[in-house]
Amino acid sequence: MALVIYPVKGNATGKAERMRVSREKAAENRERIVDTAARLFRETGFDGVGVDEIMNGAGLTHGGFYGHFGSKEDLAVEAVLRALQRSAERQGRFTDLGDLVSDYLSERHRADRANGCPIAALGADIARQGAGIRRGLTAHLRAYLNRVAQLLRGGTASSRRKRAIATLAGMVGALTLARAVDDPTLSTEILAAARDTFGRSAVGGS
Amino acid sequence: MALVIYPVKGNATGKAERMRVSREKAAENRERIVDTAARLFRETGFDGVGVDEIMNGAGLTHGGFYGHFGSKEDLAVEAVLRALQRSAERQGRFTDLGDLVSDYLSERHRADRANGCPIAALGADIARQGAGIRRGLTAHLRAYLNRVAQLLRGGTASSRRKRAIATLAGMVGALTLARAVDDPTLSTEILAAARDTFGRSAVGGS
DNA sequence: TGTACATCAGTGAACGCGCGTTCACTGATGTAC
DNA sequence: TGTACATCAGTGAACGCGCGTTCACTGATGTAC
Repeated sequence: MALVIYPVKGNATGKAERMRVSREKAAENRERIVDTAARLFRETGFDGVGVDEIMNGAGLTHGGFYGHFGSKEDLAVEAVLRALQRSAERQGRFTDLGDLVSDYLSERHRADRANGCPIAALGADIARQGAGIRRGLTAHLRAYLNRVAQLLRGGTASSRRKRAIATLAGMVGALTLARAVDDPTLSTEILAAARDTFGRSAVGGS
Repeated sequence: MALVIYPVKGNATGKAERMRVSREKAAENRERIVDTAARLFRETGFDGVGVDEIMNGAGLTHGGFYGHFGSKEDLAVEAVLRALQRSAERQGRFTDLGDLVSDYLSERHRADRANGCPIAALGADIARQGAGIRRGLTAHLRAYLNRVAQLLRGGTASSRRKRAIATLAGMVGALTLARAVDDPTLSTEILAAARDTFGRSAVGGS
C-alpha cells in the first residue's frame, strides 16, 4: 500500500493485485527488507517491530515474507549483521581516532538510532539473542578492536589493545547513557566528556 | 500453585481456592511482585517476561495483578526504580573506586544479570521506555556520578566530574560488551582490561 | 523471433497462540456493635 | 470478648487483540520449442 499512489486495479474477489516481479527485482526486494529491518530493529528493538511493519516499510505486504526468510529470527540475524557491516564501513573511513570517536559520540549519532551502531542500539537485547547474532557480533568486535588499536599511539601492543578495549567500552557506554537519560543537558555533557576522554590516546595510558 | 505443597481443598465448580490474606500479607505480596519483576525484567527484558510469569514467580496467580498495579507498564516503572535502588545500595558500600569498579566488572556480575545493574541489563530498552523510568534513571545517574566523583582523587572538581562520567560509561559499556560477546576468553579479557583502566583514578587524567 | 506453458514472487485472507486485561466469585480478614 | 456483616485480596476462566506464520491464488516472468 505504501508505494502505490493511485489505486491499483483490483478484482471482484479482492485477490492479489500485483505479483511475480523479475528475479532481479526480487533480489532487490530482499535486500530492501534486510535494510528496512536493520533500521527498524535498531529503532524499536526486536520485539518493537513486526513482520508486517518491516514488509510495509520495504514496500511489500507481509505474506511474501516467508518466501525470503525462514522466520523473523532468521531475518534478525541478517539484519544485525548488515547493520554491523554498515557501521564498520562508516568507521573505516576515519584515519584519526579523535575523528572516529567524535563521530560516534556525536549528537547526530545519538539522535539517529536507526542508522547507528547496533551494539549501542540493541546492546542488552543482543546478549539474549541466538548464537548467530552473537557470533557475528563477536567477529565484528574483534575487527573493531584491531582497528582502534591501530589508531592508538604509543605503548606496547598489549597496552594498545587494552586501551582499545577501554575506548570501545567507553564509547558504547557513553552513547547508551546519553540516550537513556532524560535531561538533554546531562546527555550532552556525557557525550562531550566521553569525546574528550576517549578521543585522545591517553585513556589508561600506562 | 507454586507454593502449595499439598493439594488445597477445591470445590466442584473449580473456583478460587485460597484468598483474602491480611493487609500486611498483601503489602508483602506487592513487594514480592516488584522484586520478582525487577529480577525477571533484568534477566529477559520487558517483553521477555509476562504478567503471568511474574505473578507465579511471586507465588501468586495472574488474576490478582491488577489489584496491585494499573498495568504492566506501571509495574515496569516500579521494578526499574527498585533495581536502581538496590544497585545503588550495593555500590554505596564501597569506599574505594577500585573496589567498586572491580565489583561491577566482576565475572559474578556478568553472570548475574537478574540482580545486577539495570542500566547494563536493560540499557537500550530503557531509552525506549516511558517518562517515569527515564526520569528515575536520570536521578539515579546523577547521584551515581557524584558518588564516583567523590571517590576520584586529584584534579579540579570539573576534571573529577568528567572522569566520573568516563568511568561510568566505561563500566556500563564494558559489561554490555562482555555479556554480548560469544567467546568467554574475549569476554573475560574485556572485563579485565576495563577493570584495569577504570579502576584507577587515572582515566583521562588531564 | 514468436508462441505455449510452467514457474514462482507477491497478495491478502485466515489461523492460532500468547499475553495483557477483565470479571464473577470466594471466603478469610476487618469492623461495628 | 463474642457475634454478624461488609470488605476486598486473590483465584481462575474468559476475552480480545496483535503478531508470527500458513495458504490458496494470481498473472507476469522465464523457458522450451
